[in-house]
Amino acid sequence: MNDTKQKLIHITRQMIDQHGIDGISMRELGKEMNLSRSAMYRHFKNKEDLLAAVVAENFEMLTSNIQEITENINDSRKLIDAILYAYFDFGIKNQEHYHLMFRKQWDKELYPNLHYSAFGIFKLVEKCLEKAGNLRKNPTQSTAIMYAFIHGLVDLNLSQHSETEKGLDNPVYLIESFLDLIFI
Amino acid sequence: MNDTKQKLIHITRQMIDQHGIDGISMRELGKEMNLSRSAMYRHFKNKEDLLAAVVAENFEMLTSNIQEITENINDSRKLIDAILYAYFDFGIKNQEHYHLMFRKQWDKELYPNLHYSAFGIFKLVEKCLEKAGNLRKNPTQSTAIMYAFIHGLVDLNLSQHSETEKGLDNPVYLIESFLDLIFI
DNA sequence: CCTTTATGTTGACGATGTCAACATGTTGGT
DNA sequence: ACCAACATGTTGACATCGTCAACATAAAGG
Repeated sequence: MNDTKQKLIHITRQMIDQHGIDGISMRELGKEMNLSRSAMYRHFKNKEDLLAAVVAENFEMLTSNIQEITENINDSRKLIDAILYAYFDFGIKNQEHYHLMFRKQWDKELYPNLHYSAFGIFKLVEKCLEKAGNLRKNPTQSTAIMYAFIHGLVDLNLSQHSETEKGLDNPVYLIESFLDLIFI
Repeated sequence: MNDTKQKLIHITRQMIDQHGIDGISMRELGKEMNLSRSAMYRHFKNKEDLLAAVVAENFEMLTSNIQEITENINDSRKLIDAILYAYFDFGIKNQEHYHLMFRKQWDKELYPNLHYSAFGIFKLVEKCLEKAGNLRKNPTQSTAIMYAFIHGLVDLNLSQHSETEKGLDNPVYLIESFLDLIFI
């Protein structure tokens, strides 16, 4: 029943955390589930399909993280600050999952929901910036720049291209600096 | 002799371009080279080692691209503009290679040269910003923010998380906006 | 009661990275 | 000229992997 499917997703999540994206195999997953080699194919079309389900969950988590912040902070600069940090934090704490979310090129036809989710996050942030009156660029542009910046920051930290000498390893400080540029 | 090694790198580069990172196999490479299954292991310890050699070349290419720009443009804003665009352009035109350069976590012990190269690019840009007197943040911070931004921009475009609605699909325009924020 | 559907298992296939054993050619020293 | 070391290549073999087909069984629903 649907129970196994959910458990399958859950165990996969754990395995990704423990062994990384490249460290998981369908067969190992089977063992972990006390199932045979290929029982999973009753619940998911293939490996990619299973991973997509995990990624979908991740996007939901990230979205609700940000949503929650949105509801609890009023000052627009503080709000954006909190969002950016939450985003960064999510990326660092779920690095393998973050890779899976953004590094794999998810087919838009096959997995439109993943793109909706990503777009939802973007829109959420944009809405926040629309309320802020003290931007140096219009909300859409500001959001786009911010999105590129924060994603880049996370990604460089995850790929260890963020040596101290580059000043990229102190995100709190750097996010602050960045906001100084975005806001008037 | 060293000739084969170089050719090996070259063919690998082509195969990556044509079939993507996940589309290359040592065995296929063997065929393409008119060699046996595992002749490559005389020249490279393993697959990762071979890929690292390709990545090293890529870093050199990117570095010399930027170096060249540095030498030919004086106005600091125009210079940075050109560098950012060249960087973006490189990423888009060599997307599979760009992934390989930044998405794979290259072990610092095993491949220190890759990290030196990446650091070199960073320093190159930082030097340019040091000469510019009209920054809103100090050169190191500006460089760090810029690095995150441009890497994020490239990466989002490559992973197709850059729909028109997000305003991320017009890099020339967005880079311009971004520079408006960086410079006074 | 019979038929569909859901869920599981095992056997099999082809692809892949890699190593060990073996062959051959090249080079440099005596 | 001879031999040893080394460079370079080949084939056989192995474990691992994703996936499918064939088969089993149990539940559900008419």
